[in-house]
Order: sequence, then structure tokens, then C-alpha cells
Amino acid sequence: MKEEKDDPNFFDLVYQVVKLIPEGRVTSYGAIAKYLGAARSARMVGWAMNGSHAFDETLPAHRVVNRSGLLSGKHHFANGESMQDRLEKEGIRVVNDQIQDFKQVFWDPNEGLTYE
DNA sequence: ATTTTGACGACGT
DNA sequence: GACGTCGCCAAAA
Repeated sequence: MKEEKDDPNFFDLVYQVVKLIPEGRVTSYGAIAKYLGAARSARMVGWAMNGSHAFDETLPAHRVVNRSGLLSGKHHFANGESMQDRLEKEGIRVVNDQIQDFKQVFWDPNEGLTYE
């Protein structure tokens, strides 16, 4: 038998979590990584997203930002403006690629609970 | 096979 | 809070 040394599911899991992000909310790569048990592999989350749109354009990658609430990956979208535009459409305020009230719109997959 | 890079994060200064 | 450095792991050169 072949031992699963690697975790091909890791990438899939990332996509699943991103899909679970409620509208008008955002999360960070590190939060997702931590949720998957790879807290120190936040980079892998971003790397997974890199190929995500290749087979899943519905993936709301625009709701995933770095821990600072900065649209670090906006340059990877087809149109550099699409990411910010979508966020603002969902009620998220973005100024200079920086999400305003990031703490309020932040959604942690670990909690998944509605807070005030 | 080795080196560099990358949609990040934590820690030290 | 800004800046520099290290760690993490996978893909590209």
C-alpha cells in the first residue's frame, strides 16, 4: 500500500473552507492553515489558492487576505480591481488595498460562531 | 538535484 | 507600529 506521505487533501480542504466564508466576511491564510492543522504553513494556503481559480472560479478568493487585512493577492486576479470591487459590493470597505474594520469583518473558521 | 521564489506568519529588535 | 529575519512547504527555474 502506498502511504500518504503528502496531503493532497490539504489543498481541497483550503478550497472548502474558503467556500464556507460567509458573504461580507473575510479570513486570513493563517487562520485557514491553522484550521487545517498547518498553522505554520500559511504560505501553502496561498499557494493552493494560486491554482484554485484554474478549476474553481466560484472560489471567493477575494475574501481571503493576509493577517493584516491587506489584499495581498489582488494582483493575482484576472483584473487587479475585481478583488476590491467584490469586497466593497459585499459591504466591506477597502481603502488602499487595506480592509477597513478588518477586525469586524474577520471570520475565523475555527470559531464559525456568530459573534456580536 | 540545488537554488530561488512565493496570495504568510510569528518573533525579535 | 515599522522593519528585519527565520520558518514553513511546494512549485518553478
